[in-house]
Amino acid sequence: MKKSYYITTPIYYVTDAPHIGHLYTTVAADILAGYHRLIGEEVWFLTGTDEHGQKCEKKARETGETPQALADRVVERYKIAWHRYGIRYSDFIRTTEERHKKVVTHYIEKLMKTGDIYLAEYEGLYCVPCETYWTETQAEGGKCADCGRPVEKLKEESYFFKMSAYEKKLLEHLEKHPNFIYPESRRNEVLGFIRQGLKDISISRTTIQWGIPMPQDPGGKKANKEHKVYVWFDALTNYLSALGPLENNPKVAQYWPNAIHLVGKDILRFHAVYWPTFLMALGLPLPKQIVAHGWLTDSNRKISKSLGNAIDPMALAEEVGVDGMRYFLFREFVFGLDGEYTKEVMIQRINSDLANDYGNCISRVCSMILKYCGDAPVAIEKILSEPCEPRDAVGEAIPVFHNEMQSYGFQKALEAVWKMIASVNRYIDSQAPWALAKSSDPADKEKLKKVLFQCHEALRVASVFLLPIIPTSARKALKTLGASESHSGDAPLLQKSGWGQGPKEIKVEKPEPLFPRLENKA
RNA sequence: CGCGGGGUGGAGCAGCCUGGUAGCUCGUCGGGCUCAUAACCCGAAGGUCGGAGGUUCAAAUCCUCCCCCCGCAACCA
Repeated sequence: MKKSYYITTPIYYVTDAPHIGHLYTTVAADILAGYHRLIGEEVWFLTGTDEHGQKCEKKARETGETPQALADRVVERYKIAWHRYGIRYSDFIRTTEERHKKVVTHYIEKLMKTGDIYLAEYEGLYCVPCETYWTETQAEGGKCADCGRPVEKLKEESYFFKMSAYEKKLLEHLEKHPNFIYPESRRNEVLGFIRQGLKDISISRTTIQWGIPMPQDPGGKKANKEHKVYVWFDALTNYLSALGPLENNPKVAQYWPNAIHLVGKDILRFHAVYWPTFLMALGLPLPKQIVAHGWLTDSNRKISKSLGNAIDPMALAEEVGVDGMRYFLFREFVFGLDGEYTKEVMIQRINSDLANDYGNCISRVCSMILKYCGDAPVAIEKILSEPCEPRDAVGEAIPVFHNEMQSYGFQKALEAVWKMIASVNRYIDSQAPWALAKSSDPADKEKLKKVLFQCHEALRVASVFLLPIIPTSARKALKTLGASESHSGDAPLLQKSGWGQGPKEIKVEKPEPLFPRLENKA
């Protein structure tokens, strides 16, 4: 039976258009999904939008629409952006959809019955104009962390989730499954947090209208009808609600035990603490892994809309290209750590690696093949049976690539691919095909052909490996190389990525620049 | 004593767990080649590895103290 792989992104808040941070996570998920498809696994890739909560309500008031209209409008921008970037998600969930709301309500009802959700009073420091509760540390000096106006102590009726009851069980799970949270540094952070002790958390709000109504507590006290489900409970549930009903659902059985949640480090706690305890209370298995990545920073600050330094993915796609962007994000930064984003470095990286090393190499090899060997198909089986430097380079790079791709080492995986490419550029130089072409010795003619197709083969393999990362360009490269069949079928990385596993006969096309060099206008 | 991450040639990073010629990418300088998207290849310069002590035959790497930067500190997608 085929292995199954379920990857999710967080669902994005619809208060604003997508920015580079959303893009980063979503492309990461797409690369992982693509890679796992290429090694022959069955993949389910979920993304979507979080559309409830106070911020949406507030934003809608500002723009003079209903929250639903706001959501409907902004969700389109996400879909357009993901389409532009070639994101191949299997499903896109919106928390305002019936299928989602039904599941949330069902879970809450279940937890009310078991007593994991109970009615009590929430007391906190409240800023009336901002309609927000703050903690003691947040509201320093009794002032609202947002607007600076004084906060007041307020009590509110609220439903609570008995998170404290699951502290021990969660710790046990983390100890039993050391890979549950990746990377390890984040795992330690979470462990530290849990060891401070878990308190029960408030999971309903009466201060908002725009949310899923709390169902009536069957056994407990009669509650205020105005309660809405806390957005985090609502939002986290999407990972399961999107798969459909729990009972007798083959999709749940197949994918849920293999779930991997990709998240930014800022929302790790909700995924690594809240979500697992909700699931435990519901008697459901936990996801397989929570993977937290770092932030892109601008002068060491998080890039985000609220800081006013957001970068529009659509503009970037125009400027440096979709694949340029996809490549840059995962070659330049260590996944899991913060990375400083600058335009100069981005352009440098794309020009140097994609245009100069990779694109140009395809160009020079295909040009020479056409120029020196003509445009008739060439049988290459025998040529590829011989040892040569590019072949060695490919042999070394393949296991490294797989290893790194399976442990979120995108940067190192790409480095491995570029070692193949570098070996080709070096080999061309050392073998000087142009000199062989001038020779009248028939042995040199044979050698010329051999050298060129050895280079060709290394580039074919490199391109197959690049399919998950830069799908459009890698496909184009394979077409130019006359090996487009290498990317068809279910699992090219297993069946066609080895030396000599491509077509037996090659007819290259006239190369067009794959990645035009970018102007560095500062 | 709240918790965590970080301080390595001009820039960005790896190496630290499992001590032993300080590595990579870009940039700079010099050379080579001409097939290619003025791309490619070779070579060179450039570092007291935040500071001070300690362990050791030997420390960027282990220990102690200190300085600086950045997050988090529960209801913030």
